[in-house]
Amino acid sequence: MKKTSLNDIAKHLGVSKTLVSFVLNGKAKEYRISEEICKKVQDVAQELNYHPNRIAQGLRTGKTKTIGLIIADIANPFFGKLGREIEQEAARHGYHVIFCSSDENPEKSEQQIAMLQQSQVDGYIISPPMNSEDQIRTLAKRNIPFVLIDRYFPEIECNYIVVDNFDAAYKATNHLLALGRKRIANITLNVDLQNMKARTEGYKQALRDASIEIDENLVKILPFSHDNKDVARSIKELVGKKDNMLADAILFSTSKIGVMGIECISDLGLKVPDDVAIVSFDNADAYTICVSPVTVVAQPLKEIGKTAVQIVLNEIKNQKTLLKIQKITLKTNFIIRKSCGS
Amino acid sequence: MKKTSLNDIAKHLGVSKTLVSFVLNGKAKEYRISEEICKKVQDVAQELNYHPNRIAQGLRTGKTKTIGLIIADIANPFFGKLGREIEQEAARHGYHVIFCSSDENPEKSEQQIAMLQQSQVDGYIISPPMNSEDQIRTLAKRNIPFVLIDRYFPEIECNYIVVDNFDAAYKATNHLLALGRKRIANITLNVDLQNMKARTEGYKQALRDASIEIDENLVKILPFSHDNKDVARSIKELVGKKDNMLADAILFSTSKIGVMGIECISDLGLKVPDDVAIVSFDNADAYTICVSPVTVVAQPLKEIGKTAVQIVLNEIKNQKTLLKIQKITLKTNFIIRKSCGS
DNA sequence: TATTGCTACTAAATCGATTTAGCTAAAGTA
DNA sequence: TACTTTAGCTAAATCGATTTAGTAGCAATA
Repeated sequence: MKKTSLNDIAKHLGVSKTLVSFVLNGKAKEYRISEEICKKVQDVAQELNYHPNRIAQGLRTGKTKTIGLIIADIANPFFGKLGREIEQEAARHGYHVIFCSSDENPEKSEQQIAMLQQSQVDGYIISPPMNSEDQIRTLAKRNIPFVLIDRYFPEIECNYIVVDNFDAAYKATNHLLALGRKRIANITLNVDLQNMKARTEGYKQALRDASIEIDENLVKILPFSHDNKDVARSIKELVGKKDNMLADAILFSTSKIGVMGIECISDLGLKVPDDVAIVSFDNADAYTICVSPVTVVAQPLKEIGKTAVQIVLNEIKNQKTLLKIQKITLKTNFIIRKSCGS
Repeated sequence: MKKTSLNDIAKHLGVSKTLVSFVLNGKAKEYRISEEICKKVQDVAQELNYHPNRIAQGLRTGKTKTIGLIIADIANPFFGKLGREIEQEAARHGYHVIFCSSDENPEKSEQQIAMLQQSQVDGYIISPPMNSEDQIRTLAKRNIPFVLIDRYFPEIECNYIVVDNFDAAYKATNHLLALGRKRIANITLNVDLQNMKARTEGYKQALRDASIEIDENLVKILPFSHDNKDVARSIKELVGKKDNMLADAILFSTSKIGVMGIECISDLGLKVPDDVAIVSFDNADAYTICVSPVTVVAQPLKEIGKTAVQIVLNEIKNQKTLLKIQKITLKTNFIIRKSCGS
């Protein structure tokens, strides 16, 4: 049982496929197709269970109604939730989403972009890894519809939608300061990523504004590998000596290291918030049920995802016209729980 | 700057595009293309940065090198991790994955299958929601390559790859019994899903084998909506009365309800495992850092994802031949932590 | 010399849509 | 009557690949 094509309908009725195409695309009036034939075509289409072949449409029109999504890792709940929003909004507009996890690896993302290009996706939503500036610049130069999410490159003029990481970290750090913490540490990922950098900068600025000297020993920069041992070492260095703890609070720049970190802290037999106060970026599920529910910087994932899709779709629709570049910075939502004491 | 096509290369060299196609598809020898021309074609292809248009290939060959993935919710870390494995294995074979979240809603999954069909995906990996039997049967009848994951329908003959949920729940319940728990509860989702049903069956069988009468008040079946209030009510009913607790242990059938449940338990001021012991399906991140790290039934996600992809790709490659139906049941991995005491 | 066989290629059909240009018959107008 | 207009439809090109069925030219064979 092969699929029904336009031609099948045309033959079935003894009319041209042009006519059938016109009718099924709602252009009957425009092309003065008689009501009678119009009705017949629609009936037969239904009867033969006709559904247009998107691949053929794609070849002819150059639009596949598919967008490519490149994120670090779909298994990471932060990106999972974001991906979900993107998928949902895309579906609302009849678009499909191809998911690619780059593992923060620029070679991978480059290859993924190349593959997606071969698949003729109409546009891209990208959370660009470090050292992928050239890839992004190339997309921009070729006038390919895309939008960056989560991070951006300040030196590249393009659409992006991020959160005010500096502000969020600044406020989070101030929250800790206000509760009397003096030796606040920051555990973060490779700081060459703009969003991570901004978080650490916000943290430092809050300390400066409180006239606290910045101690680089309190800033731990971990590799992307997310190796438990790296986190454990950092935690041990910061709070390992019970009688002489370097830090009395920790700001985690991502929930993935935060979750690992809290596990390490608990392994050391330390209590949150008594021994160490904690604030983390991203509102992970784990944070609501851990020993001391964690105060977090939550991102407006729904809005990020939805807006990202809208920006790309808009770019796709108006690819010829030069649209105004959209640089969107959203505010985060600070959720206070018990991990900082009170 | 338009993309380079086969024709562009052909014109550039004054040869036919047939020849170019042969060369670039490695069929030069087969069709006796001279070494000299062969080299030239390759050079020009490189020079013009040629990449085949997959859409055109797809139209001609009927293969899009894309598979459709339908799961309940990509934002759920269980499916996120599974999706990641699937994406990875698919990419290894040059395939793209379109992600669709069905929200356990059969109308949605039906629509998603329809859309994916229009997009001419080569095959499907599906975690089928309740009441989607007809959709699956239709796929099977039409000889469309697909494999079910996470759940299956016993009455439908088709490929699937699941875990031994009965055995896992049986062992988990036995673990609780062995530690002296008598009144073990089970909180699960709508039991019409085969995997959920098997979990509850395994739980009941373990009780029976221990000569413990099954108390249906200890089995709480929640709707899919995952409303916090439903979980809270169940928890309250089970362990709400401090002096007269119905249950002394809870087996959670999914990590999503488990995480919510633990939060409720902690809100009630109860201690795990002293007041209630806990075992949960699925190894959520949260479980390693919560007050009392949770003993879990972990699923072999890597194997499930990888095998699923291999089965579909195999079906795709041999679509004409009638392959043996693969019904795969994997064993789970029981990870003992602190939530059951000792 | 005619036939066959081989090498090295090409023309054209095809997949399933969209879209431009154009055609025929009837009606309206001068 | 002759010309224009309009309604209602169709042929054919096109997108970019793959693939079948050839063909031209030359050497080898009978």
